Amino acid sequence: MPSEQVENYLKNIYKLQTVEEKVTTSLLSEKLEISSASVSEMIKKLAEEGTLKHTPYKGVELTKEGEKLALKIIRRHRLWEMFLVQVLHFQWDEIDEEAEKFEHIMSQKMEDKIDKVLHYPTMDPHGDPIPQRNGTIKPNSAYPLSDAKKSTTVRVVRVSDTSSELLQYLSSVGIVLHKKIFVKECLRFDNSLIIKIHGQKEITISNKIAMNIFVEKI
Amino acid sequence: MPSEQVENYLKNIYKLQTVEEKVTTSLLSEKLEISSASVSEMIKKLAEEGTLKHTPYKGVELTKEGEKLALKIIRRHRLWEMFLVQVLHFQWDEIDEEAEKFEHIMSQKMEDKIDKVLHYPTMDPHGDPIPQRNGTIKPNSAYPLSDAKKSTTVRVVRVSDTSSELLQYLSSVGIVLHKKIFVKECLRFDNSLIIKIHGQKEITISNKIAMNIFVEKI
DNA sequence: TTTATAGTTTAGGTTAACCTAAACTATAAA
DNA sequence: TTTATAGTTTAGGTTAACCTAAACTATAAA
Repeated sequence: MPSEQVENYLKNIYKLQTVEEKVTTSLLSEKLEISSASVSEMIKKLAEEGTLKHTPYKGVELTKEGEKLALKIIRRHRLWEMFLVQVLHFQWDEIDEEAEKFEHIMSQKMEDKIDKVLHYPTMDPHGDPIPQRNGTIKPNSAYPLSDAKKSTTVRVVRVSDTSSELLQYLSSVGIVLHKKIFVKECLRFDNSLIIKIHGQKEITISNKIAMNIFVEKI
Repeated sequence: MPSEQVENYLKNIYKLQTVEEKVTTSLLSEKLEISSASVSEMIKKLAEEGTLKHTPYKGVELTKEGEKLALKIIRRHRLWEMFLVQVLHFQWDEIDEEAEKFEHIMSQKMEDKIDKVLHYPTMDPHGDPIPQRNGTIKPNSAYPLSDAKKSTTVRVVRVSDTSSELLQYLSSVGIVLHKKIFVKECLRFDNSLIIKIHGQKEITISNKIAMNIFVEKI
């Protein structure tokens, strides 16, 4: 049974691997806000335990075993988020922090009960896929709104879940999961987007915000 | 914010105080399964922090502050137990262990949401009173079935929650909360009780089991 | 080919909570 | 009044996860 801290390392390595080509100890250090000396020590320990491989200067890579553990934690995190929203009526910007704690103490029985009560969901409230019990995860084909072409209509399928401020802002302007968005214009100056949200009037959003909204072509 | 371990000390001291006249470091050591040297150290620390007073050889006593913290944990434990049974459909013998973990990481917001979903319950699934948000707790007037007089009828209002084996056994013979029990006979030999459970046939239960079932006169 | 920089590791230290072994001391029973 | 016992504390040690400061080294740009 890995410790809470070990679980956090594995989870973050997994997530970083989907975004960055190299997951170095120093990148991890930055993400986890732990000194690189400490990360280095921990990586050494995890490599000895067989959950990952570290090639210095090339980055770490989870083993089958490590990936399985990481997906377990991510599954618990996302199931719990879904539960917070659907059963306890939390807002979507309040749940990430809560789930950070609960993901580590959920027993298998608990996981199964929640899965059942929610009717075996496949997405969490931000549109992230929930890994299944057998460890499979549906890759998300969505791309950031910032990459959408001018004059196209897209549908919001996922939103970055790490900033509750962002989530609050999106709710306030009416950007929620499954909304249709028409991309009217992209300003050359700073890549701001002028968009029209289905059933509402036009607004302008910054490039940084657009990078955190994931969409699919309709 | 007290650590998980500190919370466990405070909770157990509170519970022991309701049962024993003296809560000594060695009694705590036994309950918590921690060496008395370690308990002694921790008690010293807690006394310095002002959550309890220790008079060597006389036992510890929680301060107002300490009692408040203890009741908070007990409230979270029992609310969570109730939630596990009512919302996630756990059996009453599976919940104590789960709640032991969750009681420490429940935020105020979480506590309030659960309280609301359950419609502000006053009892947990074993019949133990749930402390209210303001820190009041309804004292339980029940007494153990082992003290019930011969030829009286009583009602089960609470059951000791610490052994899941006991709870399973009680379910299997039909002893659940609010059941009426007629005490037919008490065997001199070992204080076994011959009882008739309302709507069922007579059974005999040991004194030890009877001590863990709490009843009220009808 | 050199060298700055990014990435990594080592050395030495801290903290909270635990441990065993041994010494101490108040209380209650003889 | 003595003394066994229950209760307590001290001394010295461990472990996991963290830290800073300093040294080391592969890679990529000059």
